[in-house]
Amino acid sequence: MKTLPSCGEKQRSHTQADRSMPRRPAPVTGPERGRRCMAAAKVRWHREYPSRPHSQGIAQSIWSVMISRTLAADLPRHVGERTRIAGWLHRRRELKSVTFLVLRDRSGLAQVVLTEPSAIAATAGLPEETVLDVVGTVTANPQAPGGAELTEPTVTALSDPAKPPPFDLYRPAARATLPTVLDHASVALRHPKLRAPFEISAASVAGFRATLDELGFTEIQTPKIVESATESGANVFGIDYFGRPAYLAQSPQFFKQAVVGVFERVHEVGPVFRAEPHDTTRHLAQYTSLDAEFGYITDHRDVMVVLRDVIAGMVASVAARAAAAVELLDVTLPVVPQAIPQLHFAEAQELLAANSGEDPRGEPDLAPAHERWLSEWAAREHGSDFLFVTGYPMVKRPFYTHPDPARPAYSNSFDLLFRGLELVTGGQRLHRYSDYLAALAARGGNPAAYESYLSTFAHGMPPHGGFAIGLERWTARLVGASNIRETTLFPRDLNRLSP
RNA sequence: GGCCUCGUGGCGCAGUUGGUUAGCGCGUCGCCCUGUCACGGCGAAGGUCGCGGGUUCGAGUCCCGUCGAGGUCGCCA
Repeated sequence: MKTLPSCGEKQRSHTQADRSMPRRPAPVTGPERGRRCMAAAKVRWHREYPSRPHSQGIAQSIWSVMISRTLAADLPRHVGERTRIAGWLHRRRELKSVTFLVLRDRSGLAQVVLTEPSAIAATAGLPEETVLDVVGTVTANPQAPGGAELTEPTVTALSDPAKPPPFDLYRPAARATLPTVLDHASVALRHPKLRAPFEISAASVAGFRATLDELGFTEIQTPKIVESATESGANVFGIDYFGRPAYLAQSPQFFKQAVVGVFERVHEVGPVFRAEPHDTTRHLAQYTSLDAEFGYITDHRDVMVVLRDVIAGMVASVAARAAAAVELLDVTLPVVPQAIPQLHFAEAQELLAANSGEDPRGEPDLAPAHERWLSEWAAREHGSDFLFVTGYPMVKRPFYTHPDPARPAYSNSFDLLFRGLELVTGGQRLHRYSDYLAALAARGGNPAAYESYLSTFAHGMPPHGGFAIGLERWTARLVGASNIRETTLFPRDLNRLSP
């Protein structure tokens, strides 16, 4: 750590007057100079701040002060005003007689101009990523990025001088490999381009919720610690639950079905856990599942209609709420067709056999390469980034899957492919108690193990179905990320448990 | 888990058929530059090449093991 030149002795206590706004441009001398030096050096005045006595009987919480600051993006609307901004020192550019500080806050970047020699000296030692509070005059200037900048500033450090980040955060592109980014996630993700996918992710979730709320769905939260494995049974994380064996939930499937009997229509955004040893660019041990389940459907096609609207709502929300991130990443948002093209599983295999040079007929599932081919086919033939593949063979689907009444070897289920990747699985579920008993018997399952789940159906359930969207996969396909870890803040996978 | 590839200063890379003091860019530090905006210029520090073992007169450079990483396939969201 570096101490600023000429700093040291001139420190003083801080009063409300120091923080009052607006502040007149003040010559940076004497106590003021000392205060800046102190802030830039080892004294952490801000830690005293919450307990500072309020002058004039005005109760001013730290929150009201911090939140009252102007965001970088709003600076052009405050031209001529004395204004406070706060953020990370994104970049410092020192020229002979003028120094530019570029501050980064959650809204964007703002330029601060220092011309006073003493002010320049006072900030000279501030490393990038140091958190600063700047009060200055918003000045319109065509030379300034965004058309406005802060002049005659008073700069105060809110953090200790920051340790240099593992790579340059201010460059247009983040020049770091994925492992480096992941190892230093909390700092690395500050890079605007590394942060942007998560803004898109958040907007997607907002769109998911908004669309389903509009359709009368109730948002639910279900346990992530469960007594028995949900799906295939294997690949679950076992935990010690007060001395009893338990598992991390692989899916909210059983619970969301159960409460269809309560609310008719439910959705949930939550984590799911898969202990599958799949070390790929599209698998995580924990990911976020966007689930929906609802009753009184005719069959899986009703589910597909709702899913189509949900996807469209997510895209619209991204466009509306994450426009800056979309632009920064140069994302091409997909057009969601009113009717997403669909292929039956058997048709898909015929199509592949006839055109792709491979013959997957007879296989119970589609390989990733087949999914990519089919996605390209949908884009080519139908101009769609999306493709429904319906009617997957029952043998490859979980026991609660509803068969196609006309072709019982096939199911009333579907996958939604998005830009070559399996994004959603959904379908109609069994809803009759007797069908569950039969399905379990046919698969050699033990009804006793599913007693509480099955009892729901014994008490009367409507025909129902639902789907689950993999959030990180969705975002990855949207932003063109080649690895799902690029759209996961702190990924958990076969090898990574930290940070 | 199978297969392929990689592991060189904080970051991103180069290191020819194994051979004297391991290079480059960025960053860092110092000096210089009236307005930059991936600013620019000059200089300096910082690595013994993931780890262990082996081959060799000599290994970052070949072999074995090990740990870590990336890709790919199976499978999945």
